Amino acid sequence: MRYAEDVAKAIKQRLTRQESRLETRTKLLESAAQLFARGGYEGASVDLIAESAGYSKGAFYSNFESKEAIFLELLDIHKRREIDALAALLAQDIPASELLSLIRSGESGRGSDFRIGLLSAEFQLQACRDKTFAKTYAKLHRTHRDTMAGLVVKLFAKLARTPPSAPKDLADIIMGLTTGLSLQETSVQGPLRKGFINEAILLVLGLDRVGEKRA
Amino acid sequence: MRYAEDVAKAIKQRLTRQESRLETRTKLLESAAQLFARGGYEGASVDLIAESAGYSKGAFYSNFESKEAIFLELLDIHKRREIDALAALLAQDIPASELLSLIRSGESGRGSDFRIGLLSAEFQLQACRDKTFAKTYAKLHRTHRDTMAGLVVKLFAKLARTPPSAPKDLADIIMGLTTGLSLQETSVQGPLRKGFINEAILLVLGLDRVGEKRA
Amino acid sequence: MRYAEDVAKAIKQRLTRQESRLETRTKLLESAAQLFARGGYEGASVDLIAESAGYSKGAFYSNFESKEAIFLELLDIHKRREIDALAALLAQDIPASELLSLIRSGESGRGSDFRIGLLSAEFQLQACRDKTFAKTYAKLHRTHRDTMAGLVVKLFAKLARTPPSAPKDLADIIMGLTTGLSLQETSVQGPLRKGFINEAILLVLGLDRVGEKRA
Amino acid sequence: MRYAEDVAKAIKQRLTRQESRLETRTKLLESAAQLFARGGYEGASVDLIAESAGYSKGAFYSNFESKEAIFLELLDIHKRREIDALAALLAQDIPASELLSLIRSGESGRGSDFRIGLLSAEFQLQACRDKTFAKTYAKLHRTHRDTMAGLVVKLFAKLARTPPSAPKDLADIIMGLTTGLSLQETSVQGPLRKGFINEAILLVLGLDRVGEKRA
DNA sequence: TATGAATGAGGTTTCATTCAT
DNA sequence: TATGAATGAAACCTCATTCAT
Repeated sequence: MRYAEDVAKAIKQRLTRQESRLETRTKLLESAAQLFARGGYEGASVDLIAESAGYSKGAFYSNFESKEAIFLELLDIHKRREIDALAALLAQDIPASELLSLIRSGESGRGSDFRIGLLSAEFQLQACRDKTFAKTYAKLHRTHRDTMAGLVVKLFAKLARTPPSAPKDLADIIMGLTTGLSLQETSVQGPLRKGFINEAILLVLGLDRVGEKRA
Repeated sequence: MRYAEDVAKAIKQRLTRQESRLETRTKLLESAAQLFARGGYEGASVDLIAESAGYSKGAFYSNFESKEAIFLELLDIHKRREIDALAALLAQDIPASELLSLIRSGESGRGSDFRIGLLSAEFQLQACRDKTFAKTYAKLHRTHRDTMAGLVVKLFAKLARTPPSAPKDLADIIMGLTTGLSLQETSVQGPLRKGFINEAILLVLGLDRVGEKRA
Repeated sequence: MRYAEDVAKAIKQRLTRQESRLETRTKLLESAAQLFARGGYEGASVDLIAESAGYSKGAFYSNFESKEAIFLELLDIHKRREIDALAALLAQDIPASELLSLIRSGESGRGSDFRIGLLSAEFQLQACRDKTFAKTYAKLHRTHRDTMAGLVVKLFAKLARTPPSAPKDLADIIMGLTTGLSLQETSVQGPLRKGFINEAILLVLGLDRVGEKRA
Repeated sequence: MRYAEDVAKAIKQRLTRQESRLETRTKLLESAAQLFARGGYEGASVDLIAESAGYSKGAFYSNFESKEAIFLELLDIHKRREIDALAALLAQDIPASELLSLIRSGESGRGSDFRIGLLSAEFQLQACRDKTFAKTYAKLHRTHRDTMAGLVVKLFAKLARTPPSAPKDLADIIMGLTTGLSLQETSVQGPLRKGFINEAILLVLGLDRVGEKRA
């Protein structure tokens, strides 16, 4: 019994520790995402990240090896999140019309409280400058692009149409468009309407009139 | 005679000075453009800009008020340059087919020895962060967008076709696409073919098959 | 019975605890000695010491009050060890010739797996800087020096010779020479032969030719 | 005349600049020497060095590439100074007796307002840990040692005596002794008399009684 | 106008130490 | 007793900017 108690306590303790550490990590990651998106890689200091997460600089370095590390981890998390969302969409058996409206109203690069489009641009900008970065980014980008291409193929199959260009190219274009327009959205801050990016994507795919015809 | 000589000399000197000042400014701007494109706003130090232009820090501050100032001036120059090019295109009476091939082979954001796409992204990223910046940028962007929209209208008129969306939106999309794909091109460094950006633009406009049909 | 058992268990446990504590202390001290010798006082972090001993930082602070404390304790241990060795030599009734050869082949500051010479220099350097340190060090040094002086007297008595200088001075010189040459040995890493330090000591004592004459 | 004036002014200006820069460098070097000697390599912060020289951190980095750089430069300067002093001694044609008294009263590692012995120990300690350091140090040490060995040879030739060991070994011993005893002198702070180090050197060389006999 | 020495705020990172578990 | 997450001071270094020359 005593032993059992000890074990239970130990497990509980370890869990609490793990949990608390995880919470710290999560908070730091969230702060970092926001600050990177707002001020860029150079614009967000470790000090600021830690402070805005409610911790000290030391806590940051106890959880991440370096500023670059948290940036890279953020990249990983957000790209993975996008990929997963797309994969989930692919996995379901959704009718074409619903797919279209999902896209039209979708979260393509917006929706979180920080602008993922900005982060993406920031990532790519860093990748232009840092070899390590570029490698990681390129790999992730390719995975993402391929998943996206798969979705494009599936979408056109359901619509019984032919894609206007190679699916991989279309995927690249969609991603570039998303980044580029997100950048515009935040910097020009004005005429860009909600849903504009999604409409632009449908335009590229030549699907901008598809929903309307039936309506 | 002496007086006349002195005056002549003074004038000459002043001209020479002005010229030399202009040369210094030009060289500094060029260096700055290259370095900002390569390393981002934070990546290019005033020292480096000055040195790589063949001057000292002092020369830099004799010609520009601050680092931000040269960045803003660069923004102005490059956006103006693009606008002028488009305006020139609009002014001429070019037949539709030629316009298309001009676009297809055009300089849309590439061709200079520094990547203007990167600079553009950098500009927009800064604009997200700095109010002064954002204002200047937004104004310039709007002018640029309108000129571009005019070109789109003219193009479709010549082709006797209807634009697939509002010309201003199309202009925004073209610009966003250019920035986004430029970013991809340099960071993913791989499958992006030369001319890909231009093809993407034609795709958005629904003009990707126009040239082919006749060929 | 139960009570007796419990007491026995408690005692055993206490012993075990004491033993385990001692083991922890010992391991930490050993790690610290190695790391201080390798990287200096500043070069060895508490984290590293603990980790390389197979414990955590917490264990370190459970056993030592501070980093300075373990350094001081190390100083104490090593100086005491040397002194004990010398005292043992003095206590025995060793013939002169044997004493000489013992010195010639001896462990004067080398032989342990970490360089005690380096540690010694490190100790003295710290002593120059820290008053607490300096006091402890000076006291220990004096004890050591006196013991060494005693050995010198005994040695010369056995050899029926007169020391070339005051025994305490000779002791100081021997100790300084040991430290200085150890430092050279590790930093210049070259021509310094094994046994060189011991030969140098005999040279100072004017005993360098003593063994040879008889051979 | 005008031209000549300008040139004169330019030269004067340049000299003033150079002079002022040199003065800064010198002051920084002096501060660094003192602080390194007092607190060791790690004990002297760049901030402290700069401040105690009356400058800002920035001034330090405008004059030295890094903390390591100034340390290495200090090493170079002081070793060179010692070597030069010895070389000067060698160059002159000084009678043996005078040489001896020069050594006895000499500046062997002391005399400057900072303890060169401590600096030397600090250098060697760093050299044990840093490869770059070790290389530079080893080279300098060898030069120094050889010069010292030359002096030893010359000295014994003048005295018509035979060195008690290989001159290079004697040189190593002299240098080690100097470092080791300097360390003792400052850390034990007490019984070490002025001139003790020099006497010890003469003892090693077997010349401790040479002056006395004649007296 | 141009130089470059100097400033000083601020950046990333390390680490001795504390303390809840 | 031992753990290790967190602290926060302090280190090295960078860089936009100023100013005497």
